[in-house]
Parts: sequence; structure tokens; C-alpha cells
Amino acid sequence: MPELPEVETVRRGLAPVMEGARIDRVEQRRADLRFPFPDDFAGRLAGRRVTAVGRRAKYLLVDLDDGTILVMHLGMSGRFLIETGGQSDRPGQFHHDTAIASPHDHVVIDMTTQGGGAATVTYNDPRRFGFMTLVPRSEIDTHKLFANLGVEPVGNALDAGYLAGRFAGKAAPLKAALLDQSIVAGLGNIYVCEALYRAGLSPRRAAGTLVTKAGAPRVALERLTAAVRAVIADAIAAGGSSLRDYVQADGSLGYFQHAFDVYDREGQPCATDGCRSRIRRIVQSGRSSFYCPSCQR
DNA sequence: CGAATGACCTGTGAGC
DNA sequence: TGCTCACAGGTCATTC
Repeated sequence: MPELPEVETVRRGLAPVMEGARIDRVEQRRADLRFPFPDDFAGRLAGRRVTAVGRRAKYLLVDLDDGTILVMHLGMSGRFLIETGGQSDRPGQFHHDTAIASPHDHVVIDMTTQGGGAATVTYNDPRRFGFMTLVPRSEIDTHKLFANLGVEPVGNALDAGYLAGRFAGKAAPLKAALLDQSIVAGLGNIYVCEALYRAGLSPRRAAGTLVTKAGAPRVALERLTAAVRAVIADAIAAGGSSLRDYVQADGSLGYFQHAFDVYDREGQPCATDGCRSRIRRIVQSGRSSFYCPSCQR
């Protein structure tokens, strides 16, 4: 899936089209994605005006003028196609009405933008691990999906002291601890691998070893905190990573994948100057971890 | 309780 | 060329 930087990139693509727009019609083409849609999903959206497009962790939050929030998650393969004023971001597709529908276009949202033009946003998701639901604004922090989310890796909430508190006594490997959305919200497999490389820490190292007996962050944890923040910031600045399924909401390609040091680079030379090792792949919690056995301890 | 595993889906690329 | 297999950005339920 899109991890946090990709979701943030999608948010930035959707916001200028959706904010201030009126939803004219929603076509829901199947009863469920990962979860069933709420009852009368399309009906509840029709006629609503969008007041803001936000993000929390990997969730997109579309604020509506009736006090509800359309919550959308992209799963592993979700993406949006945006068409405005006859322009489409799907290659070869010029207008919604004449497009050859993809079998994986699951939700089509027709809108009138703030400027008065027509716009269509189509949600496409081959694997259907994504979902959409509606949550009252007043419940957004206590809702099951959000109540246990950890801090955002951007902004000031993530610091070494916080991570020390969460890692203390943990036997779980750093890879698992960083993927845990209740600790840091929004990290995924790619950026955890990259952050651990930048911090010079093995994905297998126990999280608790980065904390002193007194509960303070060790220097390595300071490095890791900075690495997480930096890799996420760099990826957002690059417009995310475009892998198999993921393209920016405007159809252009993010380019952070060219900046990967370790992810999907098994057998290739380590990028560190003077290091003669090759990147190794291991499986942890059923996911691939890529790392340099020399630089990461 | 924490940690590991399988399940949910389809598509793609590698290897034979 | 066509087949089979491993694997893919994420979570969630189940099991130890």
C-alpha cells in the first residue's frame, strides 16, 4: 500500500478538487471492499459539500458539511483517478462517460467543484484491501479505527523520549515495533526498512535494547527517531514512491523509489561508502526486511 | 499480556 | 509460449 507519504501525496492531489465541491452522485459498484460499505453509503454522500480533505496515519478523512467524515483507506493497492474538465489521469481515457471501465473501479464520485466545473473521482483497488466508511466528526478520535493509533511521524509528537516509553522492556524486534501502528502511525514496510538503514540499526534488534534501565533513550534511539522523521519527510517531498500499483492522485509518478537504499535491493551493494556488503532479505512477521548486515547492528 | 501466523484478494514477474 | 510459484505498499482474527 501506500504508506503515509503516499497517502499524504494522494491527499494533496484530492484536496484542490474536492475541497468546497458538492457531491452530486456516488456510484457504489459492489457491496463491500475489505468491509461492507455502510447502509445507504451513496445516498448519505449525495448532496453533501466537502469542507476539508485531511489525513490521519494512512487514513484519508473527507470532512462533509453534515458533520460526518468519509474515512477511506487504500489497503495495498487502492488508488484514485481524478477527472476534471475533460482531463483524465488515466492514460487513454478522456472522459468518464466514454471510458472503458476497469473491473476494479469500485466507487465513482461525481462532483461539482467550488469553481463550478465537473469533477469525477474514481476509487480503484484490485486487491480490495481498502475500505470506506462514515464516522461522525465527534467520534473520530474515539472510533475503533483511531482510538489506538500512535503518534504521527511528522510534526513534533514523535520524539526519542516517547519512543523510549513505548520500547522499554520490549522483546519484539525493531522491525515489528516500528510497524506497530499503535506506536507510530503510518509507517509501513518500505519506510521502516529505510529508516533502520539510515539509523544503522538491525531490523532484528530487540526494541527494548534502545532504552536505558532508567527508561531514557539511548543514542541509537535518538538516531532512529531522527531517521524515521527524515525518511518520511523526504518521501513526502518526493511525492511518495510509485511501485506496481501506486500512482499519485494526479496520475504523475512519485519518485522516492529511486532513493531506496535497501528496500527491494536484495543482493545489490550497500550504498554506504566503503562498505563491501550486499543487501540481505529476511522475513519477519511474514514481511520482507531488507538491510545491510555490516552497517546495521 | 505479547508475539507469530494465517487470512483476506488480485496481479505480476521469475523460472522452468 | 504457457504454466506454477513466490511475492507485493496493510490490517485483523486466531493461536500459542
